[in-house]
Amino acid sequence: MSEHKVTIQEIADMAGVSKSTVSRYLNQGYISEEKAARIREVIRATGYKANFFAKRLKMKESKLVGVVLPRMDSVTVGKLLTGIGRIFEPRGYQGLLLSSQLSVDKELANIRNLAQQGVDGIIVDSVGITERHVQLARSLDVPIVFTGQQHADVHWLKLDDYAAGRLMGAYLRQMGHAHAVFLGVSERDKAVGGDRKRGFLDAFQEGRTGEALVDFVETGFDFLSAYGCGPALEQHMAGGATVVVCATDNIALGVLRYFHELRVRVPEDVSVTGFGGYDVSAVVYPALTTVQFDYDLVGMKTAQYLLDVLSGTDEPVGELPLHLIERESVRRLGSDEAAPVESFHALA
Amino acid sequence: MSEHKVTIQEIADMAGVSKSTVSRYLNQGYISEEKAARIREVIRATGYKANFFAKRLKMKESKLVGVVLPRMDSVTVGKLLTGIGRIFEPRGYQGLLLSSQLSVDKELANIRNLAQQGVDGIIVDSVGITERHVQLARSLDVPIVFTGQQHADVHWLKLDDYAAGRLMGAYLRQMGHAHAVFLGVSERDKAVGGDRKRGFLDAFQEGRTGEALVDFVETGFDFLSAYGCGPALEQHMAGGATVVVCATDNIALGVLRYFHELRVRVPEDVSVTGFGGYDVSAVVYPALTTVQFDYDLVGMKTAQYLLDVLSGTDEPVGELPLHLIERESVRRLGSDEAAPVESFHALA
DNA sequence: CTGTTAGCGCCTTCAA
DNA sequence: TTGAAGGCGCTAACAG
Repeated sequence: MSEHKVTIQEIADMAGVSKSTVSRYLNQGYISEEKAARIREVIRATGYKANFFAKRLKMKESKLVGVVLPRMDSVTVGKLLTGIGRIFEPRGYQGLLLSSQLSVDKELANIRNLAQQGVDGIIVDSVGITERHVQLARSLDVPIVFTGQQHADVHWLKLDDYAAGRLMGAYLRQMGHAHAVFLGVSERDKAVGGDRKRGFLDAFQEGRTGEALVDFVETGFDFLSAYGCGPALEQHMAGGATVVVCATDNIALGVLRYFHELRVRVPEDVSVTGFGGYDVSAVVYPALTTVQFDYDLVGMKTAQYLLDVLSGTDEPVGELPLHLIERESVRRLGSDEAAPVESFHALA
Repeated sequence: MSEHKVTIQEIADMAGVSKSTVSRYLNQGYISEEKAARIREVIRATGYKANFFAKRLKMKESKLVGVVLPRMDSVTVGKLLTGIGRIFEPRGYQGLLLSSQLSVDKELANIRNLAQQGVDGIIVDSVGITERHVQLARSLDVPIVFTGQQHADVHWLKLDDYAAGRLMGAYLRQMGHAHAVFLGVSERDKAVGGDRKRGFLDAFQEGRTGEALVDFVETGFDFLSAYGCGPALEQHMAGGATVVVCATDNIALGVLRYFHELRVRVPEDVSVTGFGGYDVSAVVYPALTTVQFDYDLVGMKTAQYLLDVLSGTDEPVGELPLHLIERESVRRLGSDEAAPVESFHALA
């Protein structure tokens, strides 16, 4: 059971060489084929593995990267992690994961914690980058790449929420909608609450002869919260709104449920859209028209970015693609044969 | 930027004491308040943090636990992780996560890898515990706790899939159903494909005067695969099946979509059930009747179990609760006033 | 209570 | 090519 942890000294003795020779065998080279063979054999027999901590104490790099997440149980986080792993795993990096539970303080503490552990770099899927983040990043000597949110004074990489909003705004305008209600989240979430909404607003209003109306309703990220906004939504529909633009697919799902219970038909009576492109959004009915985010790719790009700053090649990364997925939840308005929908599959 | 990594020796010098004194200050105690104050001040000023690797090299425990997951992007895995973190975090443990991508070989490699990193223990959410797992666990000196699957020769802790199946079987029997089609997954997944089905079968057949029929259809775990089974399902419905018992909520969602497209009404024309109790299952329509699993709790219990074997108090853990959640997707059959549904909220 | 002395297991000059 | 020696930063006896 408790196999004595074999050390480099022991295998050196067994092979009749010095530990430096074994070390050389393990790392660079520079040894005779004869001794190499002996060492190889002993190592195989004993199942020797270099002590991780001793090694890291000597070497500068730990091959450990920290990943701090806003929460663990979210579809987007899962995809992000998959992408990150896809890059790190083949390069021998291991991930130390910490959850911030949606708390800025915890996020900061986690970063500090990770830095102390001696990780080579940190990826932070942030809930919001504050001045304290900037300070901390500056004071730490371990490189940090942020995603989810952005800030001029740190390394960051995220998909363009403003562009996503624009994509949806332009699409709905072309579908003949002129009065929308935007069911969004708090502006404190700069990316989802701010950029996404603003992008929608700008593109939805853009280039109209008449004026467009956009009402706002604020909700949380969960189904229940969105569902609870139902009555407010009805008010705005009575006021003439023809589409509910939800800040996330999850929010849209809550809205869909509310409408279903009230026998409000989607998209016949009102259109509904989301953002995110979760798998489940394609299987509900009506299937959700949404802007799809490739979180897997975001994870890969972010991880690659961190690797780049680690190796000094700190060059800007490319854009992240955004796709509008037309499904069943939006109705085309207006009797005239509206112009064909332009290609929304290009980046806005 | 590159703040020179300050060592314990340096702060010892600055405080005018020996490094052992500083070490003592950091760990046990045994120092005068005077020196303690001086050290405290120096540490605060320098922002000194003990080198993680040097410390771990000396100490026997690494305060690192490995977690190997079948995949990253799954709701259940997310919840499990949340639960695991809830136990480990307050105790100062950090989690090293690795994904097996549904591969047994990768799972084995990950365990080996983690053991080599010097983690104190490993949690494996397994895709299937083979003899090779048992061998490996035996040969490694780091304790391993498995979940998701079970095996007599290793530490394991999982929810009772057989009992969950029974819960559903008994419920549907009481609801007057006598002919079901079980839409399950491969038997190679002992827990979901085997136990869950067998439990259902046993309880569904149990204590009947007449005979019950259960047809089988095999699918994958994803929406699309389940959706693709639609035609087969129709066959069995034509043959008299009144309920489709899906092995997971996700599978049920795919089925619901299929039926919706074909204008088959649920539960009027056919009942549908799931297993899992995912959040989204409550918001779709009809809301899914399902057996709810508390993966968060599973994570907590598993983590606690690992901690227990780590500290030698290797005692058996309690049962994990299972709840049947009655929602909208099952119709009561039979004209007679069936006996009231017994309490399914107790453990089967 | 405190400083001195040994290593933990590994890598890396430095001579040989 | 190889071995000896030194040290990474820290903790844990051991004497004072």
